[in-house]
Amino acid sequence: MSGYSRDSHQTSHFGSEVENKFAGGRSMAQPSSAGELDAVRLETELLEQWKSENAFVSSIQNRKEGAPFIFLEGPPTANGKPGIHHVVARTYKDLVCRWKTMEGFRVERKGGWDTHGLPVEIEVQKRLDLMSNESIEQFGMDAFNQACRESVWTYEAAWREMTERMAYWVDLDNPYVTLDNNYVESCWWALKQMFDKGYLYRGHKVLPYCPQTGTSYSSHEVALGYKEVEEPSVYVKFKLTDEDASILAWTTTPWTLPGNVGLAVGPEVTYVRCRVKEAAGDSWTGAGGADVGEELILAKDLMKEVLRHHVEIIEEFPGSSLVGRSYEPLFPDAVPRMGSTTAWTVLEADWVTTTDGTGVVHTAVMYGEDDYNLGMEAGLPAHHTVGMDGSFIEGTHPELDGTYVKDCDATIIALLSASGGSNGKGPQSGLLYREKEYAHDYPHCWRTDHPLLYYAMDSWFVRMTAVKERLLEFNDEVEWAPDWVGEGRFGEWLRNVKDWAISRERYWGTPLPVWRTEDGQMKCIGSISELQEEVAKAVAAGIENPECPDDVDLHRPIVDGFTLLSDDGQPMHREPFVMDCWFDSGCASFAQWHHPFDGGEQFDASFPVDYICEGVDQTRGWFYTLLAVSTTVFDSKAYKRCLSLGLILDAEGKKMSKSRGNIVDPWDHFNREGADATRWYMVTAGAPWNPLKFDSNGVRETYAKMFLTLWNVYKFHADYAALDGFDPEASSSDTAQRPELDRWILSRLNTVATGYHESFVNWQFHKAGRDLEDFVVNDLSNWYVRRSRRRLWDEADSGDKLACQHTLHEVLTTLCRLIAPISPFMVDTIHRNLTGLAVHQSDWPLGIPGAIEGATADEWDEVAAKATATLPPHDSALEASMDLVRELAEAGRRVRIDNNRRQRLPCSKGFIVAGPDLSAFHDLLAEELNVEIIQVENDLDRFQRIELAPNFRALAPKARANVNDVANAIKSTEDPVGLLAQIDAGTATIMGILIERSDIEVKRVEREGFAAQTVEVTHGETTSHVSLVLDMNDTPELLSKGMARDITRRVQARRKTLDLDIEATIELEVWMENAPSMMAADEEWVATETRTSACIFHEKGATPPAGAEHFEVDGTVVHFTVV
RNA sequence: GCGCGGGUGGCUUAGUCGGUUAGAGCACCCGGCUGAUAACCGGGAGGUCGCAGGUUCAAGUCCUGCCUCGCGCACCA
Repeated sequence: MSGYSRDSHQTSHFGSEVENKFAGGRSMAQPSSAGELDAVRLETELLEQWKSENAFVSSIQNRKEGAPFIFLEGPPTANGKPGIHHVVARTYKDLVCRWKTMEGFRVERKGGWDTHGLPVEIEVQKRLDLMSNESIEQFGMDAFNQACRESVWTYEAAWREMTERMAYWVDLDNPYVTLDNNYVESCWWALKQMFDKGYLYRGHKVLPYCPQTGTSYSSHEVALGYKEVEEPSVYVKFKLTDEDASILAWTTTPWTLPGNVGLAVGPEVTYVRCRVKEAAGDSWTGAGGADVGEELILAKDLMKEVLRHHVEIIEEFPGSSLVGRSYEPLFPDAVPRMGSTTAWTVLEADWVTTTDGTGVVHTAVMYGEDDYNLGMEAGLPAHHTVGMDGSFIEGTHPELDGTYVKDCDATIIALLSASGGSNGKGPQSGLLYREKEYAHDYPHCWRTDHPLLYYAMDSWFVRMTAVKERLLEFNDEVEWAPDWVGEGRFGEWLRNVKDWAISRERYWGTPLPVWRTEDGQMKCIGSISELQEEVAKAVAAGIENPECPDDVDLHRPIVDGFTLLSDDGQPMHREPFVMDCWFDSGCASFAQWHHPFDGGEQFDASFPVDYICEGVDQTRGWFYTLLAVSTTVFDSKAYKRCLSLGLILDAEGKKMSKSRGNIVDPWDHFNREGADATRWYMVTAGAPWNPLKFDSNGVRETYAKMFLTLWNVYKFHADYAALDGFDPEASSSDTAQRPELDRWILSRLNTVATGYHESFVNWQFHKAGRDLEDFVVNDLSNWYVRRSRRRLWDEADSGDKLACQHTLHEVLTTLCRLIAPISPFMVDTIHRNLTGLAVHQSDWPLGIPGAIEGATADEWDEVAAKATATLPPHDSALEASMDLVRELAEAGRRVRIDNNRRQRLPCSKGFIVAGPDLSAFHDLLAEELNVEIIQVENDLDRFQRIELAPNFRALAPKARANVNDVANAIKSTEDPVGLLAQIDAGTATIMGILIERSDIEVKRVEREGFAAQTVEVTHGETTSHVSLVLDMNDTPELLSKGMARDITRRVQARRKTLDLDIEATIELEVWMENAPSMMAADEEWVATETRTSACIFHEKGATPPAGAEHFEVDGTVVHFTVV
């Protein structure tokens, strides 16, 4: 075993390897040795190299003839720090793009930034302390928007660093930016398309409104902010004008009561009029009440819920008979009658139910959607009691005017409770019947956390309801991963689609390009040149306007300054809104190319896009707005495939959020285990769409298992390859002629690669990664390399060594290519050193369909792809045999443990009983099992007996309810051999049922009394049973050999603790008591294995020196010294 | 309230058409192996597969109800 000396060159670091890589006239493909792994350094140095090589760009150029695969980046906002959850999304984006590139596709990846909208404004408002619209306007819209423009880039550097460090390959030097004039112009164009098609309209609608941000929200934004809150709800008496009775109504928003102008009842609902019989009991809490004799009207079904008094029912009647009754306004001056005849009367509405409240719905026209619609229908006065700032308007009530509505609950309750009530016309007990804390989910502002007010306001809408069917059709065409997000969640959203409220009364955003005359004529501008024309027209008609150059800034306040001219000569002013920022990103598929003004070819070739990938929280966000815009503008879907990622949770399963402070900093892992391990962990931890509990230990584990193992396999190969001057191109080794072990690992590689690819196609990246990791750790490292070590120790060039080197070369390079999309660093280093070629320039081992003439990304032509695949031959029989061999090796260890025989003590014989021919592996097995010789035993019954087991699947239909009894009879038969004979003869009957061979399984197990283990082998449909029997008898030769191995092992350990160089020689002396006598050959063997120059085995009885090492084995004490 | 997806040893998870012994990894314990790595091998302990019913000869798997977690929708009076 002279191999050790060949291990001498272990200290070279990969760093030096990179430097001298192309020096020295070595073949490009001839590997140099690897060093110890420093993953972080490897990655950062590689980043430098990629940068200097322009690796990303050249990976695309390399595929310039390939079919396009179009990826669209969902633009992040760069005004917040990136967290680990961003790394997850970017990993999935990147891996698909890298994979497709390797498959021969041309995958352009334009970066993008979302730069408009509320998040930016809020950030700036906080920083500049401009928390109201007035203060912004005082500060100056111009300066404010300038601040927004700058603020957008606050964390751009952090994003860029993260993106580069994790190796997300995307073009950040030439991104689309939503604030760019070109981008805005494309958005304008899109809006004009909608306007021309009649989809864009101006409406007056009750919308959730945030007084702090001064803006209303679309439904997808509202959905972001639901929160459970407990608030006072009130039951209020509405005193009839012509009778001494009050109608009870309930509201959870007392601030809407001054705006009350009607009461709605269900025409079919049964109401009662009842009289209070006695005073309330002590259990009454809170404000409100009623005196004995007061009469109240409410839905009969809700009396128990609502009333706290004993009452007598005076009358029952349907809601319809209440309709038209009038009542006293609660706050007489708050709302002017404005000529309405129906104000403060009872109205009917079929949506009134008796599930909550009193069956009577308080109606404040301006503060509820149903209220508003009913008010418009019934002719109620539409008058605001609340201003845009969220406080009561002057003239509502002296105690309320100017106060923020949410702060008025107590005042309103007090006013109502006063004797006679807030209007002085109520009963002595006041107009409040009862108050009750009420817990419900209420929408809050997704940026400021303030409760939203439902508020009637002017707004612009896109008529999504008009294209609902098209949305659903297009959605059906999208390949969703997972499919239930598309069918379920997204489909449900689309089926309930509402018109999209796209205008915002804000400052920083894409301005709404609609100009309007006072009498309502409108013009929508779709481009800068159109704006210039219109401005020119207006100027020609004598309307003063600022300059409108080609590069006019399309933001506020510049565009507000233009006054246009209507067809009939009236001045038109711009509607003072900006767009919902989700509209901007929804335009990305075309606005990124400045379509239709520029980039026509790029757009035509890239719409709809092939692939998008974002978190599932984008279902109502970007996934929706992309489709909404493409449907209304192009009557098309926007994307063909959408991967919807699960939420990222912390290790405890809590959502990662800024407010919780549980965001994991990706750099913690980039700087410890590296980006490879971080990415691999994220992908293999679970299905992409499942919530991912991000566990730091998991990253560590991935590093230790997957990457360290891979590196060591590589190092093992590279070190010997360098030493031997192995050049895969200069030599060859016929695969078919290689030893079984080589053909086995190559076949396994084929199997694993094929499965890996299939998993990729099915979006099962996690399964792909897990299986591959298992291959690397178990098959490659723990079996192939372990079994092959000695093959490379041989200094002489041999066919066997060459076979091993070629095999390792093939396995490693293929592995690198498979791993590269998920974790691109280490494999690039390995691939470069083994082949001279960067891995991201190389081909996907399972074929390059994108390079096939006339290919498109739509047709996953697996047949054509396979024709371009480069995988080693598959041999399932060989894989099965090796499986068995490995199981037998493990069985051997079990046998030894069961029979108390140490592993190093050889056995003379091992018998293999039954099973397929394994003669090709006998040498290997003998070594693994530490037996002198393997023998095949053909007389099965010598070591095995049979057991019968029922086959339920076959037996159940015949035996029905008796199947268990029949099964037990088969299992517990005293004479399985006899029973089997009967079955084969067709005469076996149990409980009247004829038992056939197919009803049972015959198991062979080892006989008691032998040192044996039986393993079950399944090959296709058939299972067989193979036993391993070890001969436990000792001979002096065996004992000597075993002792030699034990001594060697101890000496080697000693060498290691002495930190001796691997090729250093030692002097060894050994003293043994009660020992078997050592054979000379074994003493010789010890000396060679331990590189001993002078080896002395002392006579029995000699006394070892005091400082000698000693150990005990099977009752023998051995002393030794190493010098 | 409605919809979607989960709930399997301490943790992370696999589990095909329902088939009788629920499989791995981490951590733990014992043993082995090792000039082979942060590794590896054998064994052990640890599971009423969320709960309760039902269908069935047979249920982690199918059905019903419930509990629970996450997400989404609707929450309006």
